[in-house]
Amino acid sequence: MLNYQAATPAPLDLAFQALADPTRRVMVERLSQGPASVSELARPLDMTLSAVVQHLAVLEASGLVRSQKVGRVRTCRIEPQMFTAAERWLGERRASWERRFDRLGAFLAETASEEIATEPATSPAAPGARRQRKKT
Amino acid sequence: MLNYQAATPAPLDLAFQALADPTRRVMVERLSQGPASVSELARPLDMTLSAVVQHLAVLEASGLVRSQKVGRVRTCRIEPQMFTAAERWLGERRASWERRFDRLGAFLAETASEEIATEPATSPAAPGARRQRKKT
DNA sequence: CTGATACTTAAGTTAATGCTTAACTATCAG
DNA sequence: CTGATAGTTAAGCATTAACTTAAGTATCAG
Repeated sequence: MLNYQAATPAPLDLAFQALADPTRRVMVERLSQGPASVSELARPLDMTLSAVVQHLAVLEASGLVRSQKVGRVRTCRIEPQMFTAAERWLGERRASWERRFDRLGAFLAETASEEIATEPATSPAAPGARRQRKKT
Repeated sequence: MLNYQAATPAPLDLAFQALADPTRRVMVERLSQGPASVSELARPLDMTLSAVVQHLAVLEASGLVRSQKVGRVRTCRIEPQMFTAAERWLGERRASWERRFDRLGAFLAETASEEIATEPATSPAAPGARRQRKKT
C-alpha cells in the first residue's frame, strides 16, 4: 500500500478503514448500545479473543472507540467525535452535489423559454503532456 | 485478509473500504462538484493514469461512483444512494447512544433524591468455556 | 498459595492493496 | 493513413491486514 501522499494517515483514513470491516462494525454496533468488556465484544464473534483484541486496537487507533482497564477487565466505549467527523465528511459531499442540483434546477427553470444549447458542463481539459512516471 | 464471515462482502464493507483511501476521497470530492473524465480525475493526483483507473474501479465496485464511456472518454459521476447508506449507518449508531444518554439523564433526574446505587450497566458475563479455536 | 479469568503479546501465514511498467485498443483530428 | 489522446489490461512487487497458535501476565475467588 504505497500511498505517496502523507507519511501520517489522515484521521478519516483510519476511521473509514476501521469501519470497513464487518467484525468491527458489529463491535461498534454493540458498543453504541453501551459500554462492554473485551470478552463481551468477543462473545458473538466467531474468532479467537486474540483476533478481537486486534480489531479493538484498530478501533482505538482510529479514535472511534476508547477503553480503560479496571482490575483485569477492559471496558470499551464509543468515542462520538470521530463518528461525527465521518458523518460530516459524507454530509459535506452530499451538500456539494445537492447544491449543484439546485443550481441546475434554477438554471433550467430560468432558461426554460430562452435558448436550448446546454452542454452537461464537461470542462475543456487542456492537453498537458504527461509521461507515465510522474513522481513529483 | 481472511474474513470468515460472508463469502460476499457487504455493501458497507466496500463503501467504507473505498472511502478509506485519501486518493479515492480526493476523487470523490472532485466528483461531488460535478462529473469528470478519468484524466480530469487523474490530473491533481501524483500517480499514473493506470493507478487512477484502478482506484476508479474500486469506487465503482463499491457503488459510490458510476461511469459511462462516450467515444474515447469515460465520464464519472457520484452515485448518491450508497453515500446515503453509509451516512445512515453512522446516524443509526449515533441515535443509539444518544437514546441511551437520554434514558440515563431521565433516570438520574428521576432518582436524584431516592437511592445512590447505580452501576455503569456491566452485564454479569456468564462463564462460557471456550477453547482457543472456535471455528463453528 | 492455587486455579480460573481476562486479557496481552509475539510470531507466523495468507490474501488483499496500492502502486509501477509495459504493451494494447479504440477514438478523433488533420 | 498517421499520430496523438484517452483509456484498458496484465504482470509483478512491496506493504498491510486479518487471522491463527502459543506462551505469557495480572487480577480475583476460595
